[in-house]
Amino acid sequence: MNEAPARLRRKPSWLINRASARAHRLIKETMAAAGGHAYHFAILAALDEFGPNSQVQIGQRCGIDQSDMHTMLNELVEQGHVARAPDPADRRRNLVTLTAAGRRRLEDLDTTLTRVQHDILDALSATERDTLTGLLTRILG
Amino acid sequence: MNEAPARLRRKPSWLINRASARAHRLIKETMAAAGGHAYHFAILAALDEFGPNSQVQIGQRCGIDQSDMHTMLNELVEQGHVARAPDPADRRRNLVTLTAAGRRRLEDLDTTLTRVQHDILDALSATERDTLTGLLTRILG
DNA sequence: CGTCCAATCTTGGTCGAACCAAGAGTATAT
DNA sequence: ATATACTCTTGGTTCGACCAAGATTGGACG
Repeated sequence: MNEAPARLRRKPSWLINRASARAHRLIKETMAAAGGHAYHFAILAALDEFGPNSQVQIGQRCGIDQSDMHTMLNELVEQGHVARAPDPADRRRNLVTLTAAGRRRLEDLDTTLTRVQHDILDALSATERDTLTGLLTRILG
Repeated sequence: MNEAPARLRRKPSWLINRASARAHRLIKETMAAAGGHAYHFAILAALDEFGPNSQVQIGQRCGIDQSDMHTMLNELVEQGHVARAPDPADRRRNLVTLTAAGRRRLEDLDTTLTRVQHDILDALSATERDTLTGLLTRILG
């Protein structure tokens, strides 16, 4: 691609969108090659950190819509990485729990995705990566 | 939304995607309210900075696909902000030129979008905004 | 108890951005 | 002259994000 107009290059929103598109594409390809989906990692991480939970609550943690959650859980159950069973304490809910295979899967995906971060942030030093992470965290706060 | 899992919060790609989603939503709403599209600004800016040009070349500048370019130009022509005429020097091409109204429109959109940047980066100081812009520019380089 | 409202899951959509492919017309090289 | 390359147009597909309605269950309150 040729150089973009200066007015555009100076807009943070444009830079963020471009960076997001590039990162998203890389992550998507990587996860597809691993037989998964970016959302899988988020869900497994939430279960690992917060314990068994209902579908909506996992969704709220990760910013995933209920209906998309449903699809993703179908896949994760299919792969044996999570178990989904009616919550005996509240039978409206499904209690989603991490299986042993799911915990291993989480670690695998974590190392894979951490590696991808390095590719994305290739041009930055370790300190700069921390700075970027900090700034992004703050604008999301 | 509840707090996201730490493993997720630490991934720059996740932060970038979230920030992009938020920014993109804001921009989209703002441009829709102004009767436009985010791409309109990019196209007008490219014409202003690089002069009349063919559709593919504008697209390469701004990272817009040919077919999307076609749609966007239909809208901009309709609004009277650009003119599209066959290039006499190469009749495969359409020469797209900025009209006087288009130049005014560009300035309007620029001030509007600059204001939106402030909303997006509300939590950051001016120096930090420059830092963020610089880091993002480098990872895109 | 019965009634009404709220929460959850499931299902089946919509919408927009990004991308891809084929065809028609035009230019260029050999 | 012919083959190749370029441009625009048209008509798609894919995917993430989002929305809505129905069925089931829980809880509140008369």
